[in-house]
Formats: sequence, C-alpha cells, structure tokens
Amino acid sequence: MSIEEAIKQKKFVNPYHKLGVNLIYTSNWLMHQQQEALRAFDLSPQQYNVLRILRGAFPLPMRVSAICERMLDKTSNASRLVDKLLAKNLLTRKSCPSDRRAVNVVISEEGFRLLQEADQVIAVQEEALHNLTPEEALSVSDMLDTIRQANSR
Amino acid sequence: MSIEEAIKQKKFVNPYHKLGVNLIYTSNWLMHQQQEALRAFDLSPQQYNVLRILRGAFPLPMRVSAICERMLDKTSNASRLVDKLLAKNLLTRKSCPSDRRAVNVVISEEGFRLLQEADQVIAVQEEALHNLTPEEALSVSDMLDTIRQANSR
DNA sequence: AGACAATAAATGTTTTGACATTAAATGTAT
DNA sequence: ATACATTTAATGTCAAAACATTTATTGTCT
Repeated sequence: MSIEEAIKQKKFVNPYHKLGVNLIYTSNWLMHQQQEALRAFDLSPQQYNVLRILRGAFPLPMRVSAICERMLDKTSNASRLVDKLLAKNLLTRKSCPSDRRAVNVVISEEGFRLLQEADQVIAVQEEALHNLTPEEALSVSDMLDTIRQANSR
Repeated sequence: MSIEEAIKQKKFVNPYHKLGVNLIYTSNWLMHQQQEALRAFDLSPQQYNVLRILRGAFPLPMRVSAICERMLDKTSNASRLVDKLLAKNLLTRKSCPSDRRAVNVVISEEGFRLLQEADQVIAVQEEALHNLTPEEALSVSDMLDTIRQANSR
C-alpha cells in the first residue's frame, strides 16, 4: 500500500514532504508491529531495546547514562526503564564502588533467556524489511544518515 | 553522523536490522525537530497534523473517524485532539444533522492563520531532507512503501 | 415494529513520556 | 581545605498515549 493510500492523501507539497510523512508513518508502523510481537513477553519496545543494549555490553556492566546514549529515543527515561526490568529480574543493578553516584547494570540470566525468545518473534516481524534487497536496505540506511547530517541532536 | 555513531553500536545483525534501527531513530529525530519547531505555536506534531488534514478537506467538514484514517499514527485519540484544538478555537465542531452520531469538524479562520505561520517553521525544519536529491527522496519513499507491503495495518 | 448488530464519538483508567527538580557524589579552582 | 560547579541517577508532576468501555444513534434482519 502506497503512502498515498495509507493516509488517503493524493498530493504532497514536494518529494521531501512526502518522504518526511512516509518516514514517520513507516516508523510508527514498524513500532506497532514490534509492540504487538513483544506483548507476549510483557516487554515494551523500549524495554526490549535496553535489554539488547545490555546484552551487547555483556559481561561488562553499563551505567544508566551509557544506556541512555545508545537508546533510539534519547529523551526516554532510562532510570525508570531499568526499574521496570529490575522488578522482573531481567537485570541486576549494583551501585558502582569506584563512583558511588553511578550504578552498574548487567543483564541477568533470566534476561538472556527472555531476550532469546523475543529475538525470534522480532526476527519474524523484521522479515517485512526483506522486501528490499540487502543493497537497497543499506542504501536507504545511508540516505537516512544523510538526512540527519543537516543538524545533529 | 552515521547511525553507528549515533547509537554507539558498531555491529548490526544484518542490513535489514540496521535499516529498522535507523528508521526508528531517524523518525524520532524528525519528530523531535518538529516538536521543537511547533512549540512556539503551542501545537504538538499530532495537533499540527490534524489541522493540516482539516485544511486539506476544507471547505468540506470531516468526521472524527475520517481524520483518524488520515493520521500518521492511527492509534492516537482523534477525539481528544479535536477537543484540544477546539479549546483553542482552531476549529469548529458541530453535530452532523444527517447522522447524529457523527460530528462535523472544520478548520477555523484562526486555525488557518496559525497553520500558515507554523508551515513556515516546519518548512525550514524540513529542509534537512533536502540533503537528498528529489529523485533520491522519492526513491526512499518508494522503498518505505515496499517495506510495508509485507503486512498491512 | 422489535431485536440485535454495527458504527461514531466520547470517556475512564492505567501506563508511559516529557520535563524540571532534587540528592548525592565527585571534580576543580582558589 | 573550602566553595562551587559538574555529573549521575532518581523522583515529582503534569500531559499524552494506550486500551478498553460506554453512550447514543443508525442499520439490518425477521
């Protein structure tokens, strides 16, 4: 379904406007797909994201601030996300001996197990992207990088 | 800044995973830009979106359900968004004579004026997308459509 | 006509996001 | 050493999103 059909709009101001609209629409579409896929695991996309980041750092611990820097939405509240995941025993949180302001966050065994299951359903869901060739996928990704060159954040 | 730098992640599972991550990241980036640009007008991106939809339909009125169908995020609550915009006199809402369940929503003169101003700052912000050629922009947009072909929503 | 399903919008409730503020610990300059 | 700024994480607060439910009206079938 073209973006024109999806939002029932025939005309766009210019190609850039059309791209902007489509970008946001498609991202929402992807996020909703993920949300649905993760619901069975009682994980929000952001919680899933944090777990993946922690697994990437494993066995090294991460600080909350370091998690934040790697998140897709940097304005989100990593502290409370860690709280949620801790309550589910998906990670451990210990105060850091060398800097008592900071905390060391590490994914737990249970976190690993849940992530492994979740990865499978996410992979299935991600197959939507396989409508493009690998080259096209990387090309789009590069162009997205180009878009953001204008202004950093 | 490449997506690798942006989220401090060197490796991705495959080109598709990288694209998915970049898509969501770039959409968030765009949304935050818009949010900042619209703050001066006390409009959220979604409220702005609704006003633009209503302007597109003008002089015809729209039902809440029709607005919803054209929104970028279809799970958002159009009813309450209309409430907010009504409180600011940016639109009018009258119950529809032919179907008393429905309401007719029309953008107001004041809504037109605000939108005209907001459009200008959004246009400036949207110039980030001009790092691509018009052909590239349309090409990316087409590929986003392709991605969503897998499953509708 | 009456019963029941379908549709439109609004509302209630709970969770999450945005944003500022606070609290504690550390770094730095005099 | 003291004062002050900076960093780190947590918290408070208010607005917005998510999701189910409700209310009113219309459509449909017998």
